[in-house]
Amino acid sequence: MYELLLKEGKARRGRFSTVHGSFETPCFMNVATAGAIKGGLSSLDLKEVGCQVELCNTYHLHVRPGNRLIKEMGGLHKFINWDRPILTDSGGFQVFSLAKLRRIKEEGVYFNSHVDGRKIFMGPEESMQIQSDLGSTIAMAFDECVENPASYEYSKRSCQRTTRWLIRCKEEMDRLNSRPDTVNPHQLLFGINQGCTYEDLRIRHMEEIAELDLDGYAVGGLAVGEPTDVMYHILDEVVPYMPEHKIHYLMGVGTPSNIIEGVARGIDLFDCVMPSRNARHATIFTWDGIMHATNKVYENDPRPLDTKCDCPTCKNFSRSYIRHLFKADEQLAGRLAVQHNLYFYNELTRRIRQSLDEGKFEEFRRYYSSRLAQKHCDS
RNA sequence: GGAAGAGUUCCCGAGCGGCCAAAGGGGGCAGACUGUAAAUCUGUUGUCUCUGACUUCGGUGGUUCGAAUCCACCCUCUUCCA
Repeated sequence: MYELLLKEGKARRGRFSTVHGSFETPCFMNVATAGAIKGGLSSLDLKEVGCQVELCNTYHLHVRPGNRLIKEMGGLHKFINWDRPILTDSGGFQVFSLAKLRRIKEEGVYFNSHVDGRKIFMGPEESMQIQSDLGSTIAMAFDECVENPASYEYSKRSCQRTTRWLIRCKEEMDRLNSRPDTVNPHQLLFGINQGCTYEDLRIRHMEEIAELDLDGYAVGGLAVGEPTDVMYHILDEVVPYMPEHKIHYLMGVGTPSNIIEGVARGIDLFDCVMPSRNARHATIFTWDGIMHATNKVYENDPRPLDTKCDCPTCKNFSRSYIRHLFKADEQLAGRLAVQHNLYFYNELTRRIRQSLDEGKFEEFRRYYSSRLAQKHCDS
């Protein structure tokens, strides 16, 4: 359950308690799609990097190794050796990102597996069943993440279907949670707001799903190609309709400044592949902006990636060495970079919380929001 | 000593009379990445007074309106025969 501790403007400082322990918000979830952080971090590394919550993916774990297997192995927490909260995404985003391999119907979505091409059907009940087998702390509702741009008419029909799917998700989750052999009988369910970039659809949809009294509410379908100011505008419009005493999750976002701006608009929870993916591609987030670790200027630079960072990578290795590792295609390059970027994101949200606790969030936002988006500069 | 083959832009390697500043890799440089089909993808990579000009395909000379491509000689390398 979500406890709202304090507010500064629209920004919220809170705590979310679960059977797997609590986490402090605003919070960034570290993305481990297939049960591992890409780049080679284990759950042990994640603790070192300050991760509070992991995010795993229903569709991907269903395709491989299979939810049945994970249940047989004692559930996802045991399988990946992580005793803190896990949120599982429902597979709804894959409806969007695997668009060429699927067909959407009222009952659910027919996929072709991206691994071996075999036919897969996933609807609200299937998604809940899989997530129940995984036994994650928080299950996400099965939604359709509408692409951008999308027509008003399509977005409206899709939204209505997502609402019908949500009702089915809730009924199925209640049923699964009361079964005697369930992995986690206290599994929580978050609903997802859609509506593309249409304010009225967003608001109406939010009002509809708010009535269902779910464990948390997410805004989905943003940061899928629309300009950043459009995303901020939608948040300005829709967040006021999210239940005040439920956690507010902005799915798939984003850059460090997106996170600061999201918090400023009342978001509590984020997740994004950006820190891990970009790290593997040598883009490093630092307190002085964004740097490309492979750039020639770092060839003989003995300093750490981020001179203001205490992560294991920055405490032990130089830019020169890490650039070399990237150039030499050493796997360690990605691992060290991911370790840093995740530490940075977790530290970013920790400092946001601290600034809220001290009543200085606006000051923090003014200083960092644009600074973190700039190209790296040593100052 | 003789025979055959090869020398191409940073590297490997195509081209074998004009459409060639020269394919394709690699390397270099730069960029993108937002609920991860991504350790991926994109751009760029002779010089300049840059919608054009100049220099370049081992060297020198030649044939031709025109040569990296044809000819002669020379240099270097590889393989084979003595």
